[in-house]
Amino acid sequence: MTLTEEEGAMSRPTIVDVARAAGVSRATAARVLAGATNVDPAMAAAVGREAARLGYETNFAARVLRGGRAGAIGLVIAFDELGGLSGTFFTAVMKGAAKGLSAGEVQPVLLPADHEDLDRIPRFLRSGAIDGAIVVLQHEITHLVDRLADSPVPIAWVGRPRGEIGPDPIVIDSDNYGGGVLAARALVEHGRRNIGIITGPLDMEQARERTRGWTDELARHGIEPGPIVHGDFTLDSGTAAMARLLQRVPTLDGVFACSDLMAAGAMRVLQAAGRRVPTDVSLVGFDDILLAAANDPPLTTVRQPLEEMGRAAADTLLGAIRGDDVERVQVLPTSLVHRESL
Amino acid sequence: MTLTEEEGAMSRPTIVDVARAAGVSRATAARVLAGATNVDPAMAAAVGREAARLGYETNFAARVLRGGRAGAIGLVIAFDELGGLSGTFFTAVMKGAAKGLSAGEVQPVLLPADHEDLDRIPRFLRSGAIDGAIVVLQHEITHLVDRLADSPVPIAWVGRPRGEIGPDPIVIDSDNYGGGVLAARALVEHGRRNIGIITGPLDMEQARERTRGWTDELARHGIEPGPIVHGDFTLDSGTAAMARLLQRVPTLDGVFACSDLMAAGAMRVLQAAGRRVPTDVSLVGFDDILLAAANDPPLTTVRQPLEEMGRAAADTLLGAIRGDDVERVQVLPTSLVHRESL
DNA sequence: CTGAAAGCGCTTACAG
DNA sequence: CTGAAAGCGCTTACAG
Repeated sequence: MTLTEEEGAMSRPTIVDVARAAGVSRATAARVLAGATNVDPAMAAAVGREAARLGYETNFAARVLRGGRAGAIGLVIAFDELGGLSGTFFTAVMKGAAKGLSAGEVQPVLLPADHEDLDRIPRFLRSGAIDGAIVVLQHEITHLVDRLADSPVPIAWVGRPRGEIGPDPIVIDSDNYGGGVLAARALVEHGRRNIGIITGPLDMEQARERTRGWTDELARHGIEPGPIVHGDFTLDSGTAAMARLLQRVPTLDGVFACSDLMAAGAMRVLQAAGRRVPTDVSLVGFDDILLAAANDPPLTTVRQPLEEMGRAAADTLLGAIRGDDVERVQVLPTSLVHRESL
Repeated sequence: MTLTEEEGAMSRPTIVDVARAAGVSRATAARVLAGATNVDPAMAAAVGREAARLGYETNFAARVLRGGRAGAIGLVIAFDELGGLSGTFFTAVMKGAAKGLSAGEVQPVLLPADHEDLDRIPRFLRSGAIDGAIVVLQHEITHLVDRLADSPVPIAWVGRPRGEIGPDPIVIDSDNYGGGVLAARALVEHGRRNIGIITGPLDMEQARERTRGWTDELARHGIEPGPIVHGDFTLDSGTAAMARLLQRVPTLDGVFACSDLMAAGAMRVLQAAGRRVPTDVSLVGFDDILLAAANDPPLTTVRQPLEEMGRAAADTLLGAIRGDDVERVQVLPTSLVHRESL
């Protein structure tokens, strides 16, 4: 037996089948199914009964074609994110977003963005299969930003993209500048003076803002900012960056790593070099992903409310689609989580 | 400006717009766009040019309603999987599947399965938004299996589900029995005699098969199987299970944990109890996820070819949808990866 | 080789 | 309150 035959055998009932079984017109059946109240109760009951009996389910394509909602929202995710241990930043955001969408009776649909076919995601957004999308800015995905600028479907950005993203975008961000300030202040108040920073790629607004907050706060304390090295937020890049930092400033006594993954990588290098954390060198991370608490020693870090950010992105996007008057730009607060690396 | 107005302004061109611009009929435009060759070259060129100029994209809903393919395949994933560090088993399968789907010009669409709304996924499969689904069996998802049995859309299972899943299902599995044999043999040949097993939940075929292979192989060597304790494949459950095992058999010198995560949890308990791995106790895991190599000491483990399994699921599903004659049940080999925990 | 027409399943404006 | 009808955008069997 081929699959095609199987599918044919299971062909789905339409609203016409329901209407016929209930002895009413197609229009009446549609009204009942749409929840209209101005329908004869007996008819309504019959329609409800027959729909349940037949296992009727509204045809997705027909509803969308008619001009309705697809009832699905895309969540764009870097394909590479799928392969490694580093999925935790994205997954926290994802979790919040999925909760918000589920609460709104909307199916969350994750869309892995492929390096090799940059046009697949924009094409999918144009196809009408989803009502909108949430894009979590990650380094691997920056090249997608421009291509999504003229999306026919509304997009909620988590993190503030650089460059053109159309008029009046929905942006959910955290206070990166304030986070940089918190990290610098914590290190300074701990008596650290030879402080370096491992920041992210220059083409990401998050990295620039964190660095700016850190530099400004150091200046306020009359401290010369130490060397700045760059990673790409991954653990391996933190390892490499820490090695460079140590080479340039052997007397280093404090490091601000702009992601927990980079902080974890940095810590390995410090330990391998015989520096004790936090006795010899204090280390502050950023994000507060699960790894931060699981690390040994547990990481002091600047917390971004990732799950809340995902939730806010979902709620704001759904509101905008409904036509509600929503707060299109939201900056959620960051905070310092004290653990043992400082 | 409200969002609705924005959307209206960007309304998409239809095939009628393309046909009119190219000065041909709708039918001819459709033929060109579908890649038909028996069309006047001048007309074909005009259609191609105008479609590109207008940024035409086939309307998803209309194509599906007409009876065509949605061009998307769902990948069902346990919602909880999104939150933690344990995403690696699923993500490896996912990665392979996404590659296979992309190669087949199909959009992979991840569907998080929610505990609280068990009907959302089946409903989505019934809606016609996707052409098929890949379901990776995980403990948190077992309750979904029955509800997906009468899916109108073909499903490829990764892992063999227990219970009813319709006639002639597509099942991509690994040789769990053989993997259990490999683990037992490795421990025995290393001179271990007081061997315990931390297996998975009894309602999962994988756990039963691994245990069966392990028991049979021990019997072949004339060794009485040690105590069997159960976890649910997570790290925390491995911790708890190891504590119980140690309590029951203080002289334990070997452990087979049926997932790398449980092995990692078990190792922590062993080390906390002052047992050195592998000097005092040998430990063999299962899966060969990234964590296995990253663990300290690196984990000797039974490898499942997770990415290949995902790829096979995608290729087989797409073949079945196309109507090809495919190998509907595939069991991929497991192998022992020697590292340092044995 | 090309075009006019039917129909996929749904919802809603319109007529009664 | 209810039903007949139009139309969303597409593809393909049919007629020329």
